[in-house]
Amino acid sequence: MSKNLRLKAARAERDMTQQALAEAAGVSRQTINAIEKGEYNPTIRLCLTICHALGKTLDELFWEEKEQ
Amino acid sequence: MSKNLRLKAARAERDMTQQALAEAAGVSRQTINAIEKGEYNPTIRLCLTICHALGKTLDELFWEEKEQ
DNA sequence: ACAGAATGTCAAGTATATTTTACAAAATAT
DNA sequence: ATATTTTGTAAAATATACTTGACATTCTGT
Repeated sequence: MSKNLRLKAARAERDMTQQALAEAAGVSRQTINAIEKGEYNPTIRLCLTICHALGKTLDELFWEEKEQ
Repeated sequence: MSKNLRLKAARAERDMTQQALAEAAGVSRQTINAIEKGEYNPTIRLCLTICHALGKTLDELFWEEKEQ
């Protein structure tokens, strides 16, 4: 998995820290950090919560074309 | 969580059984069944694989408006 | 009515997402 | 320069996604 720079950018756009987004989403800061770093694979429900918190859609933040 | 009828419909549109989609996505049939029944909360990576297999986007199959 | 395929469901196990605590590095402001 | 905030990272524990196997039910065709 590669870094999620779209998430980082959307967060910046709203001037939210990882901490603030974590609180808005009800998860730990490390979870947000790990998602941005591409270190794992959140559940769709968490993705949806993050999208709602940032005013973005799944496709905007999490879509990836089939690789290869 | 509520049933994912969009997933069921997209699968029907492609004339794929749960078994066939499970194989295409590399998971068990029960996992596909549980997702359609709304019994759980797949990872984003699995959602992406399912989308690719069915030729749909995340927003088409998994988007939900904020409830409440 | 019957056979076979597809779907629904359950229980026990395994893999992995997420938490907590803690500290180090980097960025930002004073 | 130095204090403060923000971000990166790690290890151990916990919650939960997902598997396997098995059986019951519903659907589809003949």
